[in-house]
Amino acid sequence: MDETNEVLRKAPLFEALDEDATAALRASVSEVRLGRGQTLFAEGDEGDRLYVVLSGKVKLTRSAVDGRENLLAVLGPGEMFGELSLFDPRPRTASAIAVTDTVLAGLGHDDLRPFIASQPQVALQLLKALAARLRRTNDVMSDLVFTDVPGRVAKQLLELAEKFGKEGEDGLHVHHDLTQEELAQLVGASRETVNKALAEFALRGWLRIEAKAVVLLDIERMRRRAR
Amino acid sequence: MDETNEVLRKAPLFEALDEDATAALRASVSEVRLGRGQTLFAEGDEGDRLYVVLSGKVKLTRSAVDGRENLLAVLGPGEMFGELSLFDPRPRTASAIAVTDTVLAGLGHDDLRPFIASQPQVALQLLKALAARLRRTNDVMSDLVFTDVPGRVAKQLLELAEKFGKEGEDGLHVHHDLTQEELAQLVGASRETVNKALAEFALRGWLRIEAKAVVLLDIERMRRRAR
DNA sequence: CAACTACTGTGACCTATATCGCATCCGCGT
DNA sequence: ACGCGGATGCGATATAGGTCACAGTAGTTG
Repeated sequence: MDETNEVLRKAPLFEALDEDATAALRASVSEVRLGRGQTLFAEGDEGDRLYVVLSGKVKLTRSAVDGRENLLAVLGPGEMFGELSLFDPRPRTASAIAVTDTVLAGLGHDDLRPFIASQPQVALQLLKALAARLRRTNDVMSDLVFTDVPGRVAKQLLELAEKFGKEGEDGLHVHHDLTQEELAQLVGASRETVNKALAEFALRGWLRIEAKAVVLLDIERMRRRAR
Repeated sequence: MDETNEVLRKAPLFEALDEDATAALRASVSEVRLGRGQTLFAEGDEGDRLYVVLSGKVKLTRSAVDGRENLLAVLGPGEMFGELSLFDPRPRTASAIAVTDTVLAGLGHDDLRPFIASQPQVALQLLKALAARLRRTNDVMSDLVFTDVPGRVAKQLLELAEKFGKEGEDGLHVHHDLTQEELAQLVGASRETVNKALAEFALRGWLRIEAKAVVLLDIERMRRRAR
């Protein structure tokens, strides 16, 4: 449980706090382990917990009536999700599914509320987090309107690179763990079109395609293509 | 300044508070008057105030490099905007422009911060507001991916109806004050396509088109078309 | 290691929507 | 009242990207 504390302490939600402040809360943390493809919660469920990713990756997805899906985000270690229903107590509007084997810390809303009330910095931290998310979501919206599919793919890869990129000999390795289908759902396009966009980028030498990963070779050009 | 207080008190931000709690804050409120088309602030400006609409309507817009625009929202009386930079202090990411003659209450961030710190309910209220907005924005994103233009137009009209609709003899009058160009930017489509969608709805008898307004005649069918 | 299943790659369509080009129309200012 | 500029209506055309169909490939499980 030591590693749990480690990641939790670094999570934006708590980074401003000292040991004492979080002690009570940490006592009520529950750990959840998921295998690839397992569902943590589904759209429509009652939501009474907030989660922080300790290790692994989780996708947040929404599905249309006809079964088509749409990824809102892919979250890695340190990132938080499931907090909306804490302030706006309605059923979950997205499902959370593990993209890789994943370990999560779950915090009950009932434990959190008094904690937030007693720690004004936490409320501010949360406001900051939500504000940043809102900005980002607005960006994504503008992209859906203004940017073509290859552009959105390029932009998305650069974003994934910021989160998951590891500098290597031959370029920036982005092991995103997503199938092309999932990547397509993330940029709001069809699997085929995304595949063709990737192939085009590879052909131009801007990246190399690997299993559930890409290696970015010419970030500058990718950036130019993205805007 | 009486009407100012009236609307402010009812704004979600303050509704939970009594006179005393807000007295200090109201002293630092400044009133802003704008004519149709006037810009309150522009993308890239430093943002240090939050606004509440007292009367009139304001649009929040973002523009792409090539000049194309995208409306994030149209805000009416009681609604708040410009709060993101309060928690995430970066330049404004959207412009605010009056859609009609408008009166706003402006609250400086420096006045707000201590107020929020001293009134935990306000922080909660803000969290709630941001959470709700995030949900809504996610909905819009899904619509951009899943729903065709006529569907988005129908949905948008129904949303505008909730906000601005007035029940009349012959149907639900929605005086949105937007040109078709603006409506198109709001749903992320071209002016022409939106025009044709409206014409189609009118032809079917689902609505009547008026100057900067529509009258909804068959809300049930509009609703079905929207999903 | 065989045989499934899931993922990837690519071409041939087809359709929704953007773009272009006008022809009104309507409200406003002089 | 007249004329002008922005707003609307609508058809013709172009195109990005969705859908379909299939083939190749790789990863997993018995």
